[in-house]
Amino acid sequence: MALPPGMLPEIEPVSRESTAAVIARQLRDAIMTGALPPGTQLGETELAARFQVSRGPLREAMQHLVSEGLLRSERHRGLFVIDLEPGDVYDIYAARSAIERAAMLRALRGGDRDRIADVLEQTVTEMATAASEDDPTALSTADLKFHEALINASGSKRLVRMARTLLIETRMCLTALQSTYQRVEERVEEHTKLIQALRDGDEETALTLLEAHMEDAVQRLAPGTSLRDGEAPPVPGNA
Amino acid sequence: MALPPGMLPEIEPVSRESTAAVIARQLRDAIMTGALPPGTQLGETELAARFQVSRGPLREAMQHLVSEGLLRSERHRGLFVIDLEPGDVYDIYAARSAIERAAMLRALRGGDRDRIADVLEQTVTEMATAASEDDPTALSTADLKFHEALINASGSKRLVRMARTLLIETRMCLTALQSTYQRVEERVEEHTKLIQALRDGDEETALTLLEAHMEDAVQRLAPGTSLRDGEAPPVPGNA
DNA sequence: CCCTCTAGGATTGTCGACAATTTGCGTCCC
DNA sequence: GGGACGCAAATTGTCGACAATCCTAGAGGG
Repeated sequence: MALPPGMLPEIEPVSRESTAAVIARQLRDAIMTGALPPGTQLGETELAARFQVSRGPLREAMQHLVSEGLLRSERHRGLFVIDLEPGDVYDIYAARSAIERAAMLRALRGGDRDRIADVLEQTVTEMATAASEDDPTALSTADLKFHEALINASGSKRLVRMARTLLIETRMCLTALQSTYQRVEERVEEHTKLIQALRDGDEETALTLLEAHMEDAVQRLAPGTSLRDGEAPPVPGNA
Repeated sequence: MALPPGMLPEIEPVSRESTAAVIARQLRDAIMTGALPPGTQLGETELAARFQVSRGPLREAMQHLVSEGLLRSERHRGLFVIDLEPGDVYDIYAARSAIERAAMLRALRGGDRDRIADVLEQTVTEMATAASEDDPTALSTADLKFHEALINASGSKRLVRMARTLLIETRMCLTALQSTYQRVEERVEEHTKLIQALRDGDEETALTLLEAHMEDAVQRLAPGTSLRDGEAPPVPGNA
């Protein structure tokens, strides 16, 4: 009250994150980037030593990742990084398609289209920079940032929550399969067109482009599969 | 190998669930049914005593529920049951709409439409029974079972995972607002028509009906709100 | 030679106690 | 009387140790 608004704009509690949350985030990043390859067993004792914490908080972080679906727990056996089967690629992109479609709809109808488009354009700029520097990792990062921003822009707590895991899994797909995507210009172009459709408020175009974007990715990562079919044909893989 | 198939059909490890999972499920039910009203503070010590377990497993269960979004944790303050604001009702149904739309699409294109329709019809039968007995709780339970079955039928691990929390939150809405829904026959009828469209493979009708189903619910639970708009107008509520 | 049973090691699951932090209330000063 | 400071109780966060369970390797018997 004594402080005039605008001052000290971003002070926060010195430790705003719980220890478990910090650990979870670090593990998430490690899984995402492939530092912890799929199938790796994570020993509690070993990790606790590496993080210099007790097994209590570490276990909580693990449980968190398990419930997010990034780790699978076998009772009295251990925790393992999930390994993505071809069927999972299909499943991930089908789910992403659903989430991002909803996010796009809310962005389109939210009224702040231009502001959202500006934010998204910023990530496309990052993509273009990464592309010009021939840095595929940065390109993928910026790509995911675009989609993350789109979902954040929807203003839906639940879409954001559900998308978090999906985007990490997407990153896992990209790193695992080392997708030599399409031409980088094309990749940037797709996102640019998406923004334009959003700015114009052209729902049909925006949704169609988004769907095509997902369809492209699936066909590239899991050849022979299509989101337009109901099931993933090649392997049993999915439940 | 020594056992002929078909014998001992459903033996499982004596304790197939971890204690944390058991506790989590019990708390979930309690939250869902309103036994733990929104805003309630959950003391770890107290609950540990009630469940006759140490605080370790109990904390894990809590963390699980926090990551699911059913509990909110304030550091060094405690754990509280989330309270749903009007904006959340909108958010929940918007998210459900996205998930169930995707599930319906996969059910429609999966090839097993008739088998899925049969399963769904079973839940509608339960609804009809509950309706005839004038048991609104059982009716809501059967209603949610319908939607859960639909999502399970999609065969998507991720849709199932994401929907779990949404359905619980839906239940919270229904119990909190004690929605005196529409006429029960109408409520059953809506689901029946949905099944028929699925059976016929009529995508457009099925999706339209589903969307209308959600729209109805939102307008009933949060009057003045519509999924067709991008944002929830009445209160700030949502981020 | 193969199968079975047993002992060992290792890992997870659980517990009780200690430390850190927040909140509420009582007190003191102005 | 009003406000700020400080103390104390209660709650969460963290830790180390013990117990239960599972995989593996090896010996013994068929």
